[in-house]
Amino acid sequence: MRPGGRSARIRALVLAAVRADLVEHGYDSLTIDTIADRSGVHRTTVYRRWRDVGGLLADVLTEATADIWQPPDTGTLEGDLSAINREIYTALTADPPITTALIAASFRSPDAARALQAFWSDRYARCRPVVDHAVARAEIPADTDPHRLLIAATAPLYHQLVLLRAPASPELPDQAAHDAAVAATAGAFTSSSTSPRRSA
Amino acid sequence: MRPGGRSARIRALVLAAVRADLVEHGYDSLTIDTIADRSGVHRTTVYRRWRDVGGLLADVLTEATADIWQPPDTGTLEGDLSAINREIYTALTADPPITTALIAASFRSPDAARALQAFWSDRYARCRPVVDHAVARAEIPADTDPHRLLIAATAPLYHQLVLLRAPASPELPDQAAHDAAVAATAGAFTSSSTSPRRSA
DNA sequence: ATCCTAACGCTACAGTCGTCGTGATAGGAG
DNA sequence: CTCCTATCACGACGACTGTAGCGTTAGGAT
Repeated sequence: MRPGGRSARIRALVLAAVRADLVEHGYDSLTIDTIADRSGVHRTTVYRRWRDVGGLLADVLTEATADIWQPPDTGTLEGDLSAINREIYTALTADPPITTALIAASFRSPDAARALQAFWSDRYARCRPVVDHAVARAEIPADTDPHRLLIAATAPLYHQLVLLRAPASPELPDQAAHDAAVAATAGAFTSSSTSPRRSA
Repeated sequence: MRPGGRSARIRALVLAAVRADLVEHGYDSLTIDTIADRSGVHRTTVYRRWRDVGGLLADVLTEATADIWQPPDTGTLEGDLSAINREIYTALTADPPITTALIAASFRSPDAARALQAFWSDRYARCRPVVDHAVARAEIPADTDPHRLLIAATAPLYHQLVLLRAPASPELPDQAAHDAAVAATAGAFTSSSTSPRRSA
């Protein structure tokens, strides 16, 4: 019943319908009813298994996410961060906007929120070697906080494209990567450099 | 009819109902019907004037936003950025979460999206003197891009609290401010320091 | 004081969402 | 091969959305 049986077939049908509808009509028209009609699976079945549109997108993400992903290794911190940011930039400006759709859905669907959280958590963890290599090359201090550096490098991209809805400009990824690399080189993300400060 | 008349009274009634319902039941249960019942204003009237929930939240924001807002002036760049970030942190962790609700709504309502965009655009523009003062004090290079610096300082907050949904930790604002200030001091956000780089 | 018009109230409607109870069926276990 | 159960199909339901038409009213203008 589980692996090769009816359930698996239904799931494949539904997820295929989601992807197909996503490329044709985008995220806004993505409704449970549409997917049910398109896949030939009944409404209530889709509701029972996926709860809402967010659940559907979450399942599409987890299915599409290759967990073989490896961070870049260009030889310099800035190069690595640039490569990461270009990948994010591509995902956020892609068509169909699956990532953006999932982000939008995450505000209404706990399933989508969890899937996104898990995805990002995994990716940031996998990027940690980028920082380690930079430390090994003595580009940045040894006590640099990897997570904080990676957040600083990538956050401007998300902020500009997702929240501020700024027009996509191709130099954005490299700029953010450069700025974060300079900051790290100057010793910004070290635990020692932030706690003693307690200005008014 | 306009300023002190019926329209203004209706608007006050509805917006008060929105705020009240927001503090009691949060964003999820915020529906047009609820607001109509609560305010005593008819459904169709609410739909006509505000279109959807996003329109309501947008109006609440514009009404609540004092356009007398001034950026901090603590005497140092890091101090100013910290003050700004603490304000953002407070807004994003506030209860009721009006800002978060508006961000969520902005993905479904053009009105909410526009209101947010206008709000942020205004705030970032008003923060520009912070960077100018830092330049005047010779803390950072004169060709520092103000917008880029401000984005870098504030983006990690939004990213962590809104998208990554990380647990709120009070040192976040100061950390991000510190890191951005160090980056700016090291000459990160200058136009000259990013264009020549074109590494593999 | 009287008109005039913008704004509101009301009813009705079609569409979507999400859930529930009931019956049918596929496919694994014995 | 037969049973047993998880899963699906079906129909119906209440709630919310968003719109349209039409009557009503408040309040500014002359």
